[in-house]
Amino acid sequence: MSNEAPASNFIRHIIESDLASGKRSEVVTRFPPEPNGYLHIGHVKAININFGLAQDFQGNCNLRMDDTNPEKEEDEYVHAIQEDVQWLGFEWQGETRFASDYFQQLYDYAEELIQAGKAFVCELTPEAMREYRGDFVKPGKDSPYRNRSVAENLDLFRRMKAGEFPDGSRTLRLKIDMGSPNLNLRDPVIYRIKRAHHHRTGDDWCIYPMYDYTHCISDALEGITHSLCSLEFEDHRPLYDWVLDNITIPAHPQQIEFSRLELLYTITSKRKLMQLVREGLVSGWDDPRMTTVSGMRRRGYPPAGLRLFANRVGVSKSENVVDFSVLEGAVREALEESSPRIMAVLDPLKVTLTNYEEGRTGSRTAPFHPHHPELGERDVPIGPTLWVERDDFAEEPPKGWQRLTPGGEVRLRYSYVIKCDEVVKDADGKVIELKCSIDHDTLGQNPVGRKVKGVIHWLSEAHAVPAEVRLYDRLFTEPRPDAVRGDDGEYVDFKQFINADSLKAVTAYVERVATQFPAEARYQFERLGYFVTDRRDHRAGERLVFNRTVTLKDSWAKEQA
RNA sequence: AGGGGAGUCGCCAAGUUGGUUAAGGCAUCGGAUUUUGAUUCCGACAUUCGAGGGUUCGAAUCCUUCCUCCCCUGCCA
Repeated sequence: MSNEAPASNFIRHIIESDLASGKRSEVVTRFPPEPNGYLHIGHVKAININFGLAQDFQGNCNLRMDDTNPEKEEDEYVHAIQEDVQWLGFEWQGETRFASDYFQQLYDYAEELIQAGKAFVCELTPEAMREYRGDFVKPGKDSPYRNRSVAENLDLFRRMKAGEFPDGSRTLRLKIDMGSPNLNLRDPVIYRIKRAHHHRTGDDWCIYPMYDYTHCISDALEGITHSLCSLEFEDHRPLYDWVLDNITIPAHPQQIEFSRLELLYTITSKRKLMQLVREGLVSGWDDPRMTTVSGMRRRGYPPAGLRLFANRVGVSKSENVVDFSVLEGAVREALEESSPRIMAVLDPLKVTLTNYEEGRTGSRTAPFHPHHPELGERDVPIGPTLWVERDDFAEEPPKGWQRLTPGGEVRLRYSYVIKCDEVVKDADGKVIELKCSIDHDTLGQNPVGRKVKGVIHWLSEAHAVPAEVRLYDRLFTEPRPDAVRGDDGEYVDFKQFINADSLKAVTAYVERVATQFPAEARYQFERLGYFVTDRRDHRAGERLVFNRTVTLKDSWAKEQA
């Protein structure tokens, strides 16, 4: 499973042929997030591609913070990103890199471009620059500052760096082609003046390089061979190549673009995730309903499940629209193998065993995993009073019902077959108790002469312990919450589609062993789903808090719907 | 003067130098096993590759016309 052969994809083909032809002798990739927010499921795909490819070709992958915009970047995000990547199971080569580590080199290359007459200091205002840029059908016009002398440009650029000019008053631009049909090539800005405190370089600089200029040079300085990014940078590739072709830098990584992941019923936009956090619509970046890495972690998604998912969605250049259930399926698959099981009752209904006999009625031990005896066993004690799931009883069962019903029999998982003899109701007609009798010949063996198909989970009232269980569901009710248009044709605010039932906390009963679980322990509650002890709120021996990661597949529920 | 991409089963995705029956995964539908209606196991699942024309003994793969969708006019990344 974990060693299934990597699927063929176009990037792998390029790498293989580069290696075969001798164009490259090794593979070095990088994952280059901007530390301006938390990583989400979309990044998981990119991480898996970059680190996965490096791994498969015995190469290396760097982790580089693309921190060239001090107004948005913070250390908090740097740390969160590092933690997330590690948690996902990947190891980057050497120390974490920062684009800001290259500020001096970037600056020196800029002077080199000026010396070569390939860059100039422009004094157009942002509005004027937009004007001069032209648009899709109209070519741009040369800036009036385009033909300054090398000496003047150099002097001006140095004075920009020295802080002699106000923010936004000047930029350094490349001299490429204002008539290019590719807007990115119309004399792009590569430096702007911005007096902002940088999370690493502090106030050392008041000019900061732009992405297009920084990224390709950073890649080259790190010896990246294949610079993988998403499709929207396809138009930027000519600029990526232009910069490297026009400075004296020996390396020239190849930029290759793949399509971004679009996951239905969620959002993969840092800006919008940030909005949910800031407006208090979720409890934080790691709210278990968030498809941030930290949110999914807290929800109980295992790293292996996320990696499986990323492998499953593949790599290509076509639109990549994946249903949320694919993520859940991958998570279930990883959990099925690895999670020990216990029983829990989320919505308890009391059962009194009318023929319970001390000394005669006995208990069994039960394995923690049906296919993994090495995970051990624990006692599943019985008593005269039990809790069963309210949903497992039906006074008037639908066709095909296999659970408890008046007069019907059912197997208590790892215990006896019982029969419901009497239904007790309160004044409102609500069922409050079931009186059942045990078939004492059915502990560890099938009843003779009849077949009992149904099996339900249960807990002995005297042995069960209470726990807070948080039942999570998907955060949005719409497949594409950020792509719904109203009558006026405008996009509707995605926050309108938040699922009001995405969190329900209940007090449930669990087996006593659960009191010893550490935080972040993943268990299956038999017949209910996978649950994890909450990273933040669970305290072994004190306070039990479980998050529902995902329910079990339920073909009965599907049939009923 | 517009440019750059993408269209293969419900979803993802191989295939790419034209050559037997168009991989695989997910989902779905049957059936078996099962003290989790879970898992597991078997079986089914594109005469067809966005559409039309053409080249060829032979095309998803070559030519051609057309259609649809996505991205690009930040001193964001």
